[in-house]
Amino acid sequence: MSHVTASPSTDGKAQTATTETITEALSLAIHAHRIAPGAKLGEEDLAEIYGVSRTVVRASLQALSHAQLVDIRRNRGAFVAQPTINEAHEVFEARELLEPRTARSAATQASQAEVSILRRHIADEHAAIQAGEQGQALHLSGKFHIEIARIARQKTIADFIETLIARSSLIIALYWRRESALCEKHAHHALVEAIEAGRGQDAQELMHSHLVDLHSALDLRERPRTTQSLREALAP
Amino acid sequence: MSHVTASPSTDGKAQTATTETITEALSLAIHAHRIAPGAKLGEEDLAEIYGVSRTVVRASLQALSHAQLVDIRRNRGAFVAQPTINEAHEVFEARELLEPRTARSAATQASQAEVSILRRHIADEHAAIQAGEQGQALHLSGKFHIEIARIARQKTIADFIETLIARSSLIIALYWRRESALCEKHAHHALVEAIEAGRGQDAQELMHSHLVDLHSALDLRERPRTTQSLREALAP
DNA sequence: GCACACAAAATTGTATACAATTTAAAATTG
DNA sequence: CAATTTTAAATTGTATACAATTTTGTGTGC
Repeated sequence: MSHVTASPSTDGKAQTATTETITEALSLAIHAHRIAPGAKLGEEDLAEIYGVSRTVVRASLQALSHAQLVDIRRNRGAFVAQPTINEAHEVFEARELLEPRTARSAATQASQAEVSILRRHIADEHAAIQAGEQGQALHLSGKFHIEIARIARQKTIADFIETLIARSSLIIALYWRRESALCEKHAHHALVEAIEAGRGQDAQELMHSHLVDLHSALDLRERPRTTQSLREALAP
Repeated sequence: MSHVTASPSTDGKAQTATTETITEALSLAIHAHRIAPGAKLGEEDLAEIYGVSRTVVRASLQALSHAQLVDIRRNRGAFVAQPTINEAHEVFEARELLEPRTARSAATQASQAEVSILRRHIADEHAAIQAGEQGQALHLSGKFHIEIARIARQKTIADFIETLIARSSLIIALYWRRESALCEKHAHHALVEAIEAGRGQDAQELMHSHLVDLHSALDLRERPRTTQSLREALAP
């Protein structure tokens, strides 16, 4: 009976909770590693937490399932997804294919206001790290990448990147090795510089090497050191 | 009161209709242009057609909504999506980014059995055209592209391509100009040859020019000559 | 006759009730 | 006491009932 503290009623959202609200709250909680991969998301629990019926909770879980953040097994329930090593490779390969091109496109289109938003993201991320909020920092790091995709004005591809980043969050939760420090600050800073100056080719290459760095900082050899619910860890 | 004849009960599927069944049936019907963009998908109608309650129909519609085949408007209902001209460009730009690379990858990995499957697809598509089944031919053409993505063994990217092709089907329904004949036979044939011979670079270039051909065969200047419900056609 | 206001019907959103299945616990047996 | 079967509890899947909203139809005033 793992109590899921996704977005407790203390947030005051219980009143206006709708499908989108819950989907967003759960997505955030997963992004920030407040809910671990493999954790069970019971419908009744969530319904009570958000003050709605199971009907609306199920809609949220289905949405998250489509984004591959949640794994729904028939008659068994919904669990936070646990990407395999193979899927982890695929996700980062896809990012290496999509994001560099997108960064180049963003460099040629970014307005000054948009560059400011990117800088704000970096500052927030840095502040979160200083405050020791590792999960929040990771979440902000993802939003930085999403913002670049949005600036590129290719909504279709930006949507793809958004789902890839969501899954990356799970992958990092499972496979990140603590040895290698998550020092994205320099990489992100250099990216913003290139984008602001309109140097598309530089932005493309910077993004690519940044992603390769991230990819190689994962430990994709052994099985995930998972925190999954005790029972499930021992059973099969 | 447009009667949606997605997959009438004469198919005998009414008994075992499940969420996935209905999603697949509707997807097929949309792919084959048996349901036009803008058509309303009433929950009660579908529930009766498939012999289930609205609950399961709603799950299907939500799934299709996530795939962007269906547009759900709150308190208004579900409609077959109508991609805008801008979205049409984006979809084909995304395909031009993803599929050539995937075709090259497929060329280096395709087994003989997989090549046979591709040839079968081409034959089926040709037969459908001969029989005058334009919709079915279009559907098979899409499956050809999906099969190549599958052969490349990049499930993540293959999933993206699958949704892009699904949306392409809607785009073609809306923006295809009848003047330009849909003669994909040669392009697909050349692609299979390159893949079978393991000529990755050729496959990549063939796929790219094939997609550029498709893209340029669309009439993306004027508004879609849509069959949408009359009211919606006149209102803003 | 046309526009507007109002009432009725139809449709979607949400909650609840019940059935089917899985999971946990208890009882039985060797 | 361990292993298996049986029974009970909990959880999910589906259908139905009711509330909220939109759409349609009708009537009234000008």
